[in-house]
Amino acid sequence: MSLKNKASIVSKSILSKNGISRTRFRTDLLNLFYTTKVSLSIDDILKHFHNSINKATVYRSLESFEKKGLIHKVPDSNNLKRYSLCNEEECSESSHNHNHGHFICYSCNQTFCIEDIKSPDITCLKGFYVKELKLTLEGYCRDCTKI
Amino acid sequence: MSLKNKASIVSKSILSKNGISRTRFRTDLLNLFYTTKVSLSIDDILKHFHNSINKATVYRSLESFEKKGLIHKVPDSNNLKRYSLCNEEECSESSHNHNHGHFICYSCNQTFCIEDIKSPDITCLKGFYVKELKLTLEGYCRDCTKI
DNA sequence: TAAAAAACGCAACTCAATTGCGTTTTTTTA
DNA sequence: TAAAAAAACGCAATTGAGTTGCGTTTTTTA
Repeated sequence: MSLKNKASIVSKSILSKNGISRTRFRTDLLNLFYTTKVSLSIDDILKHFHNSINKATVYRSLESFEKKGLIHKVPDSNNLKRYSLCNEEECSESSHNHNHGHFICYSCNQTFCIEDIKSPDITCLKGFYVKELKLTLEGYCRDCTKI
Repeated sequence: MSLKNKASIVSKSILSKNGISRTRFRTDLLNLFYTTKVSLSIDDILKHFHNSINKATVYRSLESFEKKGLIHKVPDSNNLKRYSLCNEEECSESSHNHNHGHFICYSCNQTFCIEDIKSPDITCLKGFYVKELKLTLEGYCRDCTKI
């Protein structure tokens, strides 16, 4: 059995486990996340499927994945939406933990999740109750600084 | 002379100093920033002027203020644009320094600039060249936790 | 104070994202 | 496993923040 088929079976079981209808497209889309391992924009996804899928369908699929804690939104440098796979240990339908940082590369426009970043010192915020922390770094990623 | 008139004269001289046309509206708008001292959304501004000003005019005025280093964009929790006065020591037409954090209150929807926050430890980003750092905290501000 | 430059209002436009609705596919259940 | 119920789909229209073109008005310059 090809690797692609194996990945497809994994995706199917994940969809079933999360109560998401196992349509051809949703299987392929989840598959795409598992195989590319990078964040995807709506355009990335539409292009990958050669514009054979309606964008409303894409948005609705992403929404259902997000609700189940499979993926999460990451920003790009223009504040457009991108999506990344969730860290399985941290996320589920009932609880998301995305207080990690994101690094956006000016050159390749890829968004990287920075998991092991330390929270900044927020002792100056006496009286403020911080519930969420969003950290975005922008610059040039490892690959793009090499060129 | 009333306080309001004094503030208006200050705003006028700031506009002149920065080569921005001293129209009635621009004077009043800069005044609004200096008197309210909080961040303003487009809607806040339109409402304050009872919708007597066209939104294109508002956007263009804000753009000119921003170019001169008088104000800067701050995010709200939905990533819509808000504007805040710049810290005079840090900003001018030639150089902006907005690598400070923002705190957005879920309750009053106000955005606070957090000037004295320490940069997080980004030693884990070996090989990444960080040019900009955006930090946004969300939760409940001092006033809203009291209620 | 006349000419040039900038700002203004209005309406049309852009573009990501969303929604309504009739049709098709998937899931449920009898 | 076939019919009923639920979910997903495609299409087209819509939303809403933000932008742009252009003719008119106001401000600045000389």
